[in-house]
Amino acid sequence: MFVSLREATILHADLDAFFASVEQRDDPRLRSRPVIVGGGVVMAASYEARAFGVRSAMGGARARRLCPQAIVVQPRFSAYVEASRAVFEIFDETSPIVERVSIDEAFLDVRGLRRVAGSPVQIATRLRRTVREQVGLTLTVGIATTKLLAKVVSGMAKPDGLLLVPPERELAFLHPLAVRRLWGVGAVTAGKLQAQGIVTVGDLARAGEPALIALLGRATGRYLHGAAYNLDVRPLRTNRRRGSVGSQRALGLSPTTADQRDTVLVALVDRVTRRMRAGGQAGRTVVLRRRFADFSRATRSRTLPRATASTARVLCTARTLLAAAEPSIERRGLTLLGVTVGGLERGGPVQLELPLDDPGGIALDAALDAVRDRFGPTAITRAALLNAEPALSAWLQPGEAAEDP
DNA sequence: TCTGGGGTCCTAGGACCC
DNA sequence: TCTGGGGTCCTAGGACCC
Repeated sequence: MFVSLREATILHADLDAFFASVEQRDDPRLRSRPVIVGGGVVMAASYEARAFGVRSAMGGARARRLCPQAIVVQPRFSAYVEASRAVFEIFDETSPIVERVSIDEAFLDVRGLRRVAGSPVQIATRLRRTVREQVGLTLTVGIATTKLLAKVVSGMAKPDGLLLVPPERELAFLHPLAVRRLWGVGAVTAGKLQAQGIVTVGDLARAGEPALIALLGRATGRYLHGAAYNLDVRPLRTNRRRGSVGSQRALGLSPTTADQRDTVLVALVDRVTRRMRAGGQAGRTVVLRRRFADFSRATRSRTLPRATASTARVLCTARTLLAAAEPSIERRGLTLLGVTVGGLERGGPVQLELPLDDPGGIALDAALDAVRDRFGPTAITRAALLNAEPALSAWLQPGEAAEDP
């Protein structure tokens, strides 16, 4: 008897039309009607609206032309975050191996759970039912041997579907599909491939790796060649942490004054550094994003000598970058401003090294400044530090010693 | 068709060090 | 005095995802 070593145990779980579904769940008047979330740009469209050709990321004006009877609602992010949290709780109860992909989708590996929880299809069936009953949302699940294929499969099974592709039928399933179905193939890559006569995944498989590398670059070429044969050995990444925190704001087409731009910049930096401090994170690279009237984009960045979450320090850097960008703003017209802080570090324990001989406590004050930079102005006081460890170095937990400001 | 806001990863050149 | 290779970090841009 032949036993396949490969077993389809990777689930890709994806909430259907997530933002729009939450709106329909919370407002009975929206049910079974075309719903568009977001006015300027479609952030999500219910399946009733999609039937008219409305898609996410589409301009609002075009969407309303396609579907004039659609109900347009403003996004309620706190409701989406709450719904997402509830669904991920169910994911975590379903399998110990969960990779969060975004607010509304995740991979679950159910390998080894057969005896306690049943087959992958049984597990997925239960998962879909639990999410529907407890959170009131429909979930689509694709099951395959790899993340890559599970994601493609869930895309084919939407909405409210469940589909498993067994190992022996993978390539038969994959090869007739359009390359655009593969995760990582966008409009640009699809265009380059089509120019070479590569339209389906099967075409991709026949093209050969060297040709794909020459066309698309080393990483994408290798990845797509492997993808065409469902060679995807990437394990699920649990406990992913963010590498950057950013905020941006569209300014509209009318020109802005330097004062107005500075006001926006202050608000952006404040939001970003607040979120960093709330997450106990500090970052080193400050990125200023701009978008211009012709929709082109540019970034300017500066890497600091050490990580910070200080509003004042990030703002100072951001202002320097913005000042340097003034000529391009004059020339091209600014329509969006953004600030991102990257190079994020965990806000774990901080080691302070202090010299034994520190007249006037100069080195000590510098060390305290560094801690406040990372964790906020109330993270530590001089008295608390000296109480904790009067010797050469001290280990400090952020927020632990924040009694007196 | 005239485009929001949040991210990730890859590429490529230059500076700098050994 | 001229020459080499390898590695890391920084910056800017681009493609892609939801």
